[in-house]
Amino acid sequence: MEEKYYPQTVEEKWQRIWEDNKSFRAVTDRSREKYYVLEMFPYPSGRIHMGHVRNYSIGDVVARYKRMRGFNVIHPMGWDAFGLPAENAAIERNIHPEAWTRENILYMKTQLKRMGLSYDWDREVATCEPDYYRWNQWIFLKFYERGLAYKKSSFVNWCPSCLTVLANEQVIEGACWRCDTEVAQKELEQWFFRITEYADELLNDLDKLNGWPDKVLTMQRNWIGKSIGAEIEFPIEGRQDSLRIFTTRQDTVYGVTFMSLAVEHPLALELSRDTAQEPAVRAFIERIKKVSTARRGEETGEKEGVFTGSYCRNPFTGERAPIYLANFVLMEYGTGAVMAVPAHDQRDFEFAKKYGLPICLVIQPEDRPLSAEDLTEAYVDDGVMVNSGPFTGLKNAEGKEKVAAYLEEKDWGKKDIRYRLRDWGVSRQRYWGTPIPIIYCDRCGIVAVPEKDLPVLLPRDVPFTGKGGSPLAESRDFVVTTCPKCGGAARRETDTMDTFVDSSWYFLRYTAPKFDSKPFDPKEAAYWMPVDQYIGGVEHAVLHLLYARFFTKALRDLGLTNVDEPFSNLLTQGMVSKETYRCEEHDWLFPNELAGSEAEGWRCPKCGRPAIKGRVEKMSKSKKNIVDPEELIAQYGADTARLFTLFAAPPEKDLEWNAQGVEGAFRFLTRLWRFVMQNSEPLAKAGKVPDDLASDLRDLNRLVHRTIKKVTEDIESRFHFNTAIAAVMELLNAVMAAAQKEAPDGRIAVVKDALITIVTLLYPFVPHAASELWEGLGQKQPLNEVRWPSFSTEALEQEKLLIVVQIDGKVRGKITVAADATGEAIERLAIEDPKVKAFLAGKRIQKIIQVPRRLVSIVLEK
RNA sequence: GCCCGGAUGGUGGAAUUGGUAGACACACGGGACUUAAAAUCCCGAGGCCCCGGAAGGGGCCGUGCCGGUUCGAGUCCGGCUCCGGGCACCA
Repeated sequence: MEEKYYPQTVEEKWQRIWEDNKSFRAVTDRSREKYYVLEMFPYPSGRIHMGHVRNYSIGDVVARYKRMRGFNVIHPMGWDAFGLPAENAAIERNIHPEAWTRENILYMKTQLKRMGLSYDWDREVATCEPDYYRWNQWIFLKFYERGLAYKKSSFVNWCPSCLTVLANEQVIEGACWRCDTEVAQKELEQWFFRITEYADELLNDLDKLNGWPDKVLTMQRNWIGKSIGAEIEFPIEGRQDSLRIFTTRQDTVYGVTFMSLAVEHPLALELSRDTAQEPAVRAFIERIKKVSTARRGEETGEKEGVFTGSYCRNPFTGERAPIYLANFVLMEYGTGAVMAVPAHDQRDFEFAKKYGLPICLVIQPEDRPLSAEDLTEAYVDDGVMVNSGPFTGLKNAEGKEKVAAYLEEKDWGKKDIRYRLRDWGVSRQRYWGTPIPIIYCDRCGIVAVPEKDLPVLLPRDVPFTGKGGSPLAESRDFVVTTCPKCGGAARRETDTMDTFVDSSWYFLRYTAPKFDSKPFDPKEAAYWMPVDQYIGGVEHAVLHLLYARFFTKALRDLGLTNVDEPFSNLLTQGMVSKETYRCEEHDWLFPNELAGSEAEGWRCPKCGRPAIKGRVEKMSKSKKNIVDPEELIAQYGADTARLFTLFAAPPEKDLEWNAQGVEGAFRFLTRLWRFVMQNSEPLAKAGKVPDDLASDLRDLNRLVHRTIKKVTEDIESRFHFNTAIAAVMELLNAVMAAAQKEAPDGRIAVVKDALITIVTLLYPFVPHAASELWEGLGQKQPLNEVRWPSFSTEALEQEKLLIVVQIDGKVRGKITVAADATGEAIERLAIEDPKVKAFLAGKRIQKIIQVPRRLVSIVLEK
């Protein structure tokens, strides 16, 4: 063992040992209890960043800790390898996406290995491999068979310059992210997954997820957005059909004064045909349709509309209501038509005011009278129904039920539940993704690729221009095929799947990564699933985590797994941030490097002003506040990088980068190292811990056990690694203080004992240094095979207790009592304490409250 | 607008069920070692005030703000302020 702490040497050594011994291979063993710990797999963008370091350090602590607790741990890693950046690299730098991706995977894998993460690399998967994506296709076909995958026409964001569909995330302020052209709405045929079929289960099962943060549960609840209400039919004057609307406020149906339709509503134009309103309606539809749904009325919130010239009849009142088109009504939600109750809906109120439509009050608050004329805004709260025919006088909550029942009885409509959640559009006009296994035949129509023909391989010979729609359409060899049904000429679907499909089931693939007759082996999944601890960024709170839950349920219904929920516990780690440096005057950002070398010396190229400290922001290239983990590891080693990120903040909080903090972490490891080294000879000779110890050594021994308890609880129940590490630091401080005293009384044996504990407790956090020190302390069995230490309640027993004495709630004294002192004895000691006595002089005690082992509280008479 | 978080020293953060607020660390100040520096080690430290020559001792205030419950509140309750995040015309 080296005198000095050279992390690089130590880390290389142990990484090789672990690799050679396949120390972290997970082997199915039904006699043992499994533990599945998983971090969200990375996109192979090129290099790992500090967010990865944090994510994987957290996961590795859990994995190593659980192994020491005797669990059969599976801790896999892989690559979310399909995606747009690879295609952009192809367009910009003329590298094939596949080559670019493979290079990145190789590089990042060596980076991850250098962090000493305890992965079972034998289970590695990359979603861009045919062995993986063929199962995306297989699942797609199963979904298609069951009606869970279907094709429909829908409105999408369309860039008229790039001639491609854009995801919502790729629309920046209404314009294309690549060419800045204004994005239009276009109706396209797209493949969808019917996630809405699972809406109710996805919502209800959130209650089972006790190990998830409330924040994420709430976000998913809101995203699914269940609304309970009714569908009502309003007959249209002069026509056979009627207008179907959805409402959650059927209790206000007597207050309807008009109707509103989305411009996309099938009847929008038709209702104005041959009326004076037709030109106005036509113009309005055209104008509003141009604006993407997301942006309508964004700036002003201004309600706009136009009268269609038609009326419908309220079945409850028999009154006629004019039908309007309105810019705020969405075609995607409900039926694209709403009943307007201006008195009790703010949007309808504003609309009615603008167009001079009547306002009819049908809910009265119970504490004050309202009249329609006095309203300055809609009254949306609960109250009593008025002007509501047979329902007048009911509380509106009760009215909701009664009105719904009544309209079913009269056959005017039905009770209904709607969700905000939409079906998942999975078609992408991109190259670097899974080809959708569908063939179009002029005679047979849409034909699924037969299972035996999978995988549909992604062709390599495709030009990357960045223009035009699906790149796959450019590959003749790919497109031209024969129909599996009739053998006639046919063409392949040229869209690929959303990459979120890949990540929706990868955790199942890890359980049997080489299995070749199904996406995964149900027997293996039955043992390893569900994931016991999932760790990743909160940015996936809705999308990925919702899709993965949906897939798990759908695959369960295909008989492949018996779990309802994939992730029992979820930890969403905070982001890694760092201060930025900027020019005060111009919007100029300065780069600032590792080790806090401040951005001093940088001057603004526009005005020459020196850099000043800006806001603390999430690390990003554009903010120029990146710290490259590779440099960090090269300088301090992986253990320091891990220790710093784990110590600086609890995992769920944001972590602010602090170069001095890194130094501090490194210093702690060096201090421990040096202490063990400098005392190697006496430590080697240390004998057994003698039975009778000096009092300070008994204290040290007690602290050892207290630390084991604290670290165990901090890891186990809260993932509060920062306090766990702090406790170990405290123990080291105490050990070093105890070792300073000279005495041949078995001191060194106690010190050695404590050091062994320290090193064991540190192993999950800093595995390389801990393993080396463990060896240095003469321990033979490899540390990664050692059991987690246990504490004895007996050793925790204190001989003396410090009791705080309060008078009227203020601390006035502290007394030390024997651990077995009686309440009366403690009370007597408290009152006799000189300081306390001084405060009691001339006062009378009203009562005394004792908290066992903690405090005595004396209350004086007033 | 709605829904979630959060606010504690110069800084990151501790205080797990209401019981000594500020653990641990960073930064800082002082000292030791050194020709010197770095490194290392030791000591100090929430604020204000008082007693004492000093070592030391003591008091009051203090966890975003206002109020409440309690012998006792960072922690519980009511009402705000500010910050962060998510959703946002969802009928």
